Amino acid sequence: MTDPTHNPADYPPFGVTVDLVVFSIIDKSLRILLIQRDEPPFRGKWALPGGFVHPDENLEQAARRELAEETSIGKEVGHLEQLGSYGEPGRDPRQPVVTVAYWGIAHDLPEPQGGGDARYAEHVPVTEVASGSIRLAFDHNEILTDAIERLHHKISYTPLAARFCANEFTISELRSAYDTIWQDTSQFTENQTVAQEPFEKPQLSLAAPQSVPPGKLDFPIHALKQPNLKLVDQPKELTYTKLDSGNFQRSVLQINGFLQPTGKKSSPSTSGGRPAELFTTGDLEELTPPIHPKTPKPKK
Amino acid sequence: MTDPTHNPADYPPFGVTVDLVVFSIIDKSLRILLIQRDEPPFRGKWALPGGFVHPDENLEQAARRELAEETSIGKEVGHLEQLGSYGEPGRDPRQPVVTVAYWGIAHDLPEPQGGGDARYAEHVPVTEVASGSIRLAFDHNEILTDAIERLHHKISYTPLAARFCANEFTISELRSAYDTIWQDTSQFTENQTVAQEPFEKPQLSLAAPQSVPPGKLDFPIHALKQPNLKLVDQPKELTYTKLDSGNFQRSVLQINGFLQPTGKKSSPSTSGGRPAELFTTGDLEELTPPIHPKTPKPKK
DNA sequence: AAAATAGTGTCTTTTAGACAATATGCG
DNA sequence: CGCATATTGTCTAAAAGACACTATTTT
Repeated sequence: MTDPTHNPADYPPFGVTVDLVVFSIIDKSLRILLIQRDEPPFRGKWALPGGFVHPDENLEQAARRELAEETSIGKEVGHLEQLGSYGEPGRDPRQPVVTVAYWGIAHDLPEPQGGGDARYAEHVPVTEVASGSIRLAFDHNEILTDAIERLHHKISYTPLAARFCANEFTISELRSAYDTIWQDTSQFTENQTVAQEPFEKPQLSLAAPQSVPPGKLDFPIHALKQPNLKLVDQPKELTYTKLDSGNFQRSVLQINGFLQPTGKKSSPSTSGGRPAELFTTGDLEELTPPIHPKTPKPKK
Repeated sequence: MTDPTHNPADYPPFGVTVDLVVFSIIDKSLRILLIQRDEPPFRGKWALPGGFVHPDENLEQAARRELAEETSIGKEVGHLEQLGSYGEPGRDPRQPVVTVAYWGIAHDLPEPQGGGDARYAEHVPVTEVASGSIRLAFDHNEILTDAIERLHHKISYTPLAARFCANEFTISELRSAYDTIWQDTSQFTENQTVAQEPFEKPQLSLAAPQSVPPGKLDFPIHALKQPNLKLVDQPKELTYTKLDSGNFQRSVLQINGFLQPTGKKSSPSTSGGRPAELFTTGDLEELTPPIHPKTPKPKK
C-alpha cells in the first residue's frame, strides 16, 4: 500500500463468495432454503446456497445469481438485504475466502431444484437446525443465527413480515406470520447454545465425510440427520404466547401507511369463519410503534 | 466450482479491505476519524481509515490493526462492530476490491497521528461531511451514511450511547450524548440528499487530483475543504428538540440493568450546579423500552 | 344451530410527556 | 443569596393488554 505503481499481485488474494439465508413460511413453519453440497469440501452436508462472486457484478447481483443457479429460485424472493461478512481465517479449507451473507424473505416458493454445486435443495424448518438435527457446513450455523437475530429486529420495526404473505393478505395472515416466526425461533433467542458449537477448521483434503451415495438424492431430509443426535419432536413451546387477535388488529391498523385496504374480502378458510378484509402494504418503511413478541412475565 | 481438485487460481481474485467509521463526541460535536490519503488513488482526499486484510487475520483484527497503523488509535475504541460490505465493481480503480466496513465508538480519543497510507488524521465533525464541505474518497460517503443510520438504531435499543462517555458518567452526560448525536445527524435522516451524489467510477491512472503539497501537513482541515462548495455554518437545527432532563432521568433509571450506580458523585461543572450521581453501564444488552429522539409534531 | 374466524368495545394498567417544584452544589 | 444543574413530583393524555362481545361465514 505504499507503492504508487500498483500491482494487484502484491496484495493478498481472497476468494469472495456470497451465501444466502432465504426464509419462508410453509405449512405454518418457518423454513430456510438449504442445499446439499455435491462437491468437497463438506460434500454431502447441508449448506446455505451461495458461491463465488464474479469481478464484474456487485454483491447483490452475485447473491441473486447464485440463488437462481443452485435452487432455481429467482423473483420469488420479495426482500433481500445484506447480513454481514464472515472472514475467519481457515473458514474455507481451500483458500482465504470472505463470504458476504445475505438474507431474504420469500412467499410461495416452488420446490427448489438442485443445480451447480447443489445436488439437492429443500425448504428446511429452522427448528430442525436449532435442535441440532441438522448441522450446516462451513460457519453457516453462525450465519443462520445472525440472520435470525436480524429477522427478529427487522420484523419488529419494519413492515417486512408482510413479505411472508401473498401480495394481498389478511390481518390474520400477517399475525400468523409473526406468531410462526417468534414461535419457531424461540430456541435461538432464549438460549443461544442450541446447535452453536465453536467454529472448527475442517481438515484439508476431505472427500465425502460420510458415505453418501453420489448423484441425485430422492430420499427425505430425515435420512440425512446426524444419527448421534436424538430428534425428539420437542414440544419446547418455551415461553412464547401468541398475539391477541383483537389487539393486533387495532395496533397494525393505527400505524398510518402500513396497511392499504384493497376493498376486497378473502374467501373464508375451509373451516369456516367470517371473511377477512384484504390488504396490501403501503409505503411505510418504519413501524412506529414497533411490534413486539409477547413476553409472558417480565418478572419485575 | 465443479472441479474437485481445487485450484485457487481458477477463482476470481479479489482484494479485501476494511474501512472504519469511528465516532466520538468532542466539544459537543459528533465527529468521525478521517485520514488524508498520501497515496493514489484519491491522493490528497479525505477518506475513512482502512486497508487491506491479511490472509491470516480475521476481519475485526484487520480493522483494529489498520486503525492503529493509520491513526495510532487503539484500545480507546470502546465498541466496534461490522457495518456491511461494499463491492460495487469499479469502486476501487486498481482492482476488484470488496471492503468490509466497521463502525465504532470511542471516548476521549487522543489526537490521531498519521501513518501508513495516511499523511494526516483528524476528528472531523460529521456536519462538515453532511453539509458537503468535505467529500470523501471511494464510496466512503455512502458508507458513512449507512454508519449513521446504524448508529441511530443501535443507540435507541442498546446501551451503546454510554460508550461515548467516560467509564463513569452522569445521566446528564448520557443525555447530552443522545442530544448531540441526534442534533448533528439530523441532516442525514431528514433529507437523504445531503452530500450524497451517485457513486462514480474514478478515472484510472490519477495522481494527486489537486495540487496538494506532499509530506506531512500541519494546516487545519478547513484548508482542504472543497473550494467550490460554500461552507456556511448552516444553522439548520431543523426539527430536533432536546430531551427533557427530568423525563430522561426517570426513563433510563427504570430500565433494569442499564445503569449501575457507583455511589460516587461528580464534581459540578465550572458553571455550578448540583453534583450528579456517577453510573457505569450494567450488563443489559437491549433497552426495553427503547430511547427515541423527540419528534416535535407527529402530524396526526 | 354449532363451530370457526374476523372484527369491535370496554375497562384497567402502564407509559409518555409537559412542566412545576425541590435539592445541592458554586461564586 | 443567586445561579446553575440534578433530581423528584404531579398531572394529563395516550398506549398496551386482557377479555367480553358482535359479525359473518361454513357445515
